[in-house]
Amino acid sequence: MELPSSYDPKLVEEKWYRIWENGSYFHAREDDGREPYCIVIPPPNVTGSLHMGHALNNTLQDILVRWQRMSGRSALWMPGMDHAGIATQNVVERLLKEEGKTKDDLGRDAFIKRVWEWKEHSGGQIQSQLRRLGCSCDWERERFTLDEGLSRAVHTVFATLYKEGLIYQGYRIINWCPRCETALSDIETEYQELEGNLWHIRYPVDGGGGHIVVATTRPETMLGDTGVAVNPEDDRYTGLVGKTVILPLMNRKIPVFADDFVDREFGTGLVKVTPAHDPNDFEMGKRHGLEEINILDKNGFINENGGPYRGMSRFDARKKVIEDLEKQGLLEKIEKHLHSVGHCYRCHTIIEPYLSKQWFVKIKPLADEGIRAVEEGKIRFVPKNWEKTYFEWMRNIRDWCISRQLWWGHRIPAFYCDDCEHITVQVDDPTECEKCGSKKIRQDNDVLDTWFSSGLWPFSTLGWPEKTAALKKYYPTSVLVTAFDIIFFWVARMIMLGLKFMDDVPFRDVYIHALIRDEHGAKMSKSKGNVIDPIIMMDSYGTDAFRFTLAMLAAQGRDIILSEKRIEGYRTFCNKIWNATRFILMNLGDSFKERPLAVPELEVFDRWILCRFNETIRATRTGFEEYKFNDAAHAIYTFWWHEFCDWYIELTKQRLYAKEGDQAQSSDTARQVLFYVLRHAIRLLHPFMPFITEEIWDRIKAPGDSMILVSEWPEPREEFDFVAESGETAIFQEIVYRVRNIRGEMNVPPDKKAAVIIKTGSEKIKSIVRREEMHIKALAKIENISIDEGYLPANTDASAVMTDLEIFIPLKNIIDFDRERARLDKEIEKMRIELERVDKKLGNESFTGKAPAEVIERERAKRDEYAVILQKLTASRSKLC
RNA sequence: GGGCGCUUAGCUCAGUUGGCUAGAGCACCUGCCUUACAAGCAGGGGGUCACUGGUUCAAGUCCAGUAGCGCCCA
Repeated sequence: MELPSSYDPKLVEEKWYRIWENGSYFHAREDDGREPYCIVIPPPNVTGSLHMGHALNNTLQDILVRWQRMSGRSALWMPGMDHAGIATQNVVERLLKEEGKTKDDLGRDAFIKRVWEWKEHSGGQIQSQLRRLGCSCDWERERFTLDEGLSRAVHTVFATLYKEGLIYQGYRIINWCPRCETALSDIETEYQELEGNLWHIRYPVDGGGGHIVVATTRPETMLGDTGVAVNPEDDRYTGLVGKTVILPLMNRKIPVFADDFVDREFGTGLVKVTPAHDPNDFEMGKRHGLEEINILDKNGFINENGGPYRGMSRFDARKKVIEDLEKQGLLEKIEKHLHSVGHCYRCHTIIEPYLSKQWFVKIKPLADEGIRAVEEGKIRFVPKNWEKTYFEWMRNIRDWCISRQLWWGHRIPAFYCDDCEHITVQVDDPTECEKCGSKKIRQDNDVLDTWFSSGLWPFSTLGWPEKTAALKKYYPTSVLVTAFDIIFFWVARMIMLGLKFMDDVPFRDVYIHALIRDEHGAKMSKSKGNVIDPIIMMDSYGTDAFRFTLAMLAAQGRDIILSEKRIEGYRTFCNKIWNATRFILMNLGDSFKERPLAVPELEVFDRWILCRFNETIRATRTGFEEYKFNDAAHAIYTFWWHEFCDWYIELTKQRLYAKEGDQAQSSDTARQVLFYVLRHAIRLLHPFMPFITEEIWDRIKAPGDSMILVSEWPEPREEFDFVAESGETAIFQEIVYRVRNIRGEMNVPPDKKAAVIIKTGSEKIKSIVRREEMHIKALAKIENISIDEGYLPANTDASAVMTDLEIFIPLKNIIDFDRERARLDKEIEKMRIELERVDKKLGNESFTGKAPAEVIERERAKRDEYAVILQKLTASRSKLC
């Protein structure tokens, strides 16, 4: 039954995961009659591999799910992946490029086939990495956003929203990525402050009369200018409105007009207007009936509308335009200018505002419901302050551009009729135009935004639009666990679509956890090279240590700064648990048989540890309930290490090793309590550390027991709330600590067995000391202990003062007077300061007049206590002079 | 420009509704290879809670302002 002297995660992790998964232990059954608990995983990209963010996110979910499963709920953790339109298409296109091909060489169908092949062979690495992390996902239910069922959900939602007028086509400025060749939604554009220039360009006034000067950050777009605008209030230019100017390089006559939108402070107060390449200009163009001239192709090169610049990239065109203007003497000046520029969130290419026809979701009506659900408390954000962010965005939300010019994804189920131009939108692909019956119909070439399908995730994965038993049982799900960066992308959209199609919220709680940064506080990114690879951490320190570290650091409302040191520290905690188990198993003896604990047989320290264990269960449970994982982890850590190992196990040694026959009962009880605490505390820990706990459980479980992951999570037992014994134990611990303190400070070597005299008038303390003499001796490493109420200390005694109690240690030959003086002086000073503070408080009439009686009483008691201690300390000190 | 957040020990962080001598881990110092564990045990040092002012009997905690840092949105 003996364990190796240190814990080796490599020997156990893979084994247990395989047994769990093969035994269907993670599978939730909708017909089990238990109360449901459900979490849907934030689906990782099929292209993704496990990074720290995933590791944290999934560790926390697994902790919740394992805890709920052990607490008797029908716990379903729904796993799956996201097809990640842009990212995946990029990956496969890159592979094709290595073969010297493009997607157009293959054609749409062959390309999509190729992507599926890639997915089968190289995609979804993260799924095995989640297994490595110990995630207890119900893999039998795993879903992918492009699955048949989920696709049907997507079609159903699209068709419904279209018929209700909530999906429409529009011709407007959208964010275009020239590299990915697709439209993006507003939130897929990331803004970065870039240092650029403000170019001041002269536009000659038509019919002579000099020129005006416009300022722009994007001179190349002037090729598409169709007007110049000025603020109507701007009296610098009152005479100018209504005139025309000649657009340089293009020699086009364009009007000067007035519009409120123009900021008089910006540049010269005159702005060039390019309706096809700027959202604000587009709006102004609409108001003033300007022509929209698109000068770019889909790759960001100047098209036929750009005259001599045709074929240049937008960046080359800028250089050439500036060069030409300069040659013509039309460049007035260049100023440095800081401005924010949109970048593609997938490939970081600079976004081009681009005029095109796209599909949109009219979002306001959906958003209103989404706002109400949170306002009414049907959904709770934890921590609560994220609600503000959510409201802020939802209240300023703009229509959602959902079409993407990609091939990989859900193709938009809209069919155009060549004969009557009607658009047929149905759940099932139509064979003819629903209006004129023509067979000449063509499906829209675009696909939907990936987030459109992941927005349905909480119900599409449970079988919707079918009315499945799983959907009935597990929707609404219990909690969504995610980081704040996808509140807009994903959380808000799930809420809106869930409310719309399920008439109920998709989840009750949204727990927003931290972002992980490196040890210098910088965001981890591959380009910075500061990533810590979770797999390497698990290899080096074990999965359990890694998970426990993440839980310990997951305090609410703050980013996590992770350093490897920290993980190393919790590896020692694993080892501590391992060795505590080892100790217990070594000392149970062959004939050990577990039996229920009978209260009368329990000794004071047995009662204390059981009481502490009750408190630990409560603290852990509260931590889980409030998503304060660090509190829960900390409670368990302190209990295991500093209470169970440091004190209780040490205390049992005297009982276990005792030779005398009359200790038999005591020693037997100690064995029972050790085993009881081990059996229960290991289960308390299981949600954090699934592997080591299963391994230990396997060595201690009873014949009829199942695996630990389906065992019962401990409940506090009120009959173990031994408050009085806990108080006595505190006094005992204080005595041991005081003696150790003297030994440590005075440098008394351990082989110098000292004697201790306890001077006290308290019968309670006397009885504790008498009863626990053996334990005090052992833990404080002393030879003899005596109680002497009238003891007159010698001037060679070291001393310590507690409430109602003084401790003396005669150190005739070993005392170092200087040390002892210094030690006492330090104590005296500390006590003097405290006494002064309390005195001052009690002397303040407004305090005694206004503070609650209870607080005042506490202060008075403190005062009396401090005064006595100070007086005794001073007496001891004066003896040493 | 609008919004949110942070600043507590050398480092990384806890600190509920204001009320024990402000805590933990790591690091550091001292002494110990004590038959579970040196990945260990015992002891110790270390903080003007960013700054200024206010509310209060009482402020790390509440309010206002200042400085620094970070994030989101336009």
